Amino acid sequence: MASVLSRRLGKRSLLGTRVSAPSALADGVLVATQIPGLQTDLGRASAHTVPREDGSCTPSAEESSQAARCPGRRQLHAGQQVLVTYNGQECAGLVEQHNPLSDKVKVLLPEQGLQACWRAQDVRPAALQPPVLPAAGGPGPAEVLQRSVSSNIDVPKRKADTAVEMDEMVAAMVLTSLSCSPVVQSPPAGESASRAACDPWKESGDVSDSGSSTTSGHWSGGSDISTPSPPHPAGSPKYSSEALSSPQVDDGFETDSDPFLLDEPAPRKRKNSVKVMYKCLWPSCGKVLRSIVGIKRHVKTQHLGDGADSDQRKREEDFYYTEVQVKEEPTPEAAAATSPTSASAPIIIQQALAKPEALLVEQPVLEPALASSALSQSAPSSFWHIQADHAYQLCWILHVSPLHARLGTGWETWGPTAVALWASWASSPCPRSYLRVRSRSLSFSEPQPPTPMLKSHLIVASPPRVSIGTRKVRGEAKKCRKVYGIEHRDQWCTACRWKKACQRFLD
DNA sequence: AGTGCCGGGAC
DNA sequence: GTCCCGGCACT
Repeated sequence: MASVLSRRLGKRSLLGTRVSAPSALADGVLVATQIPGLQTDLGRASAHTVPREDGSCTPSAEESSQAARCPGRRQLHAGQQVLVTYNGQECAGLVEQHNPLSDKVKVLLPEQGLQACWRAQDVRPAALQPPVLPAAGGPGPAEVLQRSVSSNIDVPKRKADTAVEMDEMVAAMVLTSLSCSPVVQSPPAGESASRAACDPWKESGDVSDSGSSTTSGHWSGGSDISTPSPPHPAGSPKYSSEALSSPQVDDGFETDSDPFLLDEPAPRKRKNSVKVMYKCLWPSCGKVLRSIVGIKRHVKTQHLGDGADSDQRKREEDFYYTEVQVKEEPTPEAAAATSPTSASAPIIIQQALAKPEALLVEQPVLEPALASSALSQSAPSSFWHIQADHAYQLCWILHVSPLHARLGTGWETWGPTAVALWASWASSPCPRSYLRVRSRSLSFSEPQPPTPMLKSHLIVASPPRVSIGTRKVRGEAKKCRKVYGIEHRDQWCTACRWKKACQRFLD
């Protein structure tokens, strides 16, 4: 009950009033009191408090020094309002009598309902601020009240405010840039404008990077380079999928409402060691640039030919580069992420995009000619994390692989022309249903196994089935079970009875 | 869910 | 060797 009461009192704690505490608890915390009865004077006095760096307030130097310097020189007259320290608290009172000889002041404390004598130096005129500053002299009763509180509650400065604004801005920019993404390209008329709005951000190359560190890149769109894909000690696949499964969840400021998220570890931040670069996918080019504008320009000027401005061109230009995450130092998790068992089937394109692990393709596979690119040479220990950032790119990857498996040829047998052909074929937007179908057929089920190189590099959705080649294809012919039915099981052939391959109705 | 049948165990 | 069945792949 008492606690409730105190809580209520605490809640009611008067803004603008000064509170004080017994010296045992005070710890020098509290100070000047604003007493309702003396509001006029004290209000003025407290208005002179000077805010300090730490948020507290102290009386202005002149007042306190005045009170501290000559406390005993004053002549107090009867009826004067004064402040005294009584029982460790500062109380307002009325001077009843001041004896200059003994330097004693008889003060009436209306609030306490008592009357007592104080030394004149302990009595301060109410109009003046109590001597709160730590006087150089001996310890006085007023020294208990050393630090002051401001007349309003001291709220710690929200540094996050700016962060919030930045996050919102970045989020807005990401959304804007998504709207510029080639997948959802706007008509050419509006495109140039939106492009102009996006590119400066993209140009920096780091903008989406840094901005996503707090938004954790839940944008499932193509241009997202901030998916929490970098190998995470806590198991990145889980994290990324989890992050994707709740795209609306922002681990920023609304997590309070979700108790489940309170137990989440600290916001996942992109590791600094992962760099996002843009790599030209043009056969036997493989130029890597840091900015998206640069890579677009490169593709346009070097491969597609300059001047062309058609919609098709733009789409192609988008197709021929991809974002590449270059990891500076490989971690064991990184290696683990490339193991087939860690990959799960990309059922829909969003999953595939948000789980780039499922589509991990090492550089030489996509373009063998790039194996000798400058970057891969300069960073032998790094791995390329190619993210199919456009639907048709993903489509390209998904489509080429089964075809390749069907042909039973290695990638290395594909000439650049063939690759380019397929690339240009696939540059047309790829329906999701297609992806769905194709992603199922990604496993290499042909009797002639693909080349070891391909097998080892193309990490596809489902782990390769070992027994697939050995199992007999189910025949179309009728079997005993179908012919006779389960009720005439005795008429089945022995094999059928034994759940073996039917020997009566052979294919 | 139904079907075909492989792999393997029990006898 | 015969019989049976769990379990997987496929429809």
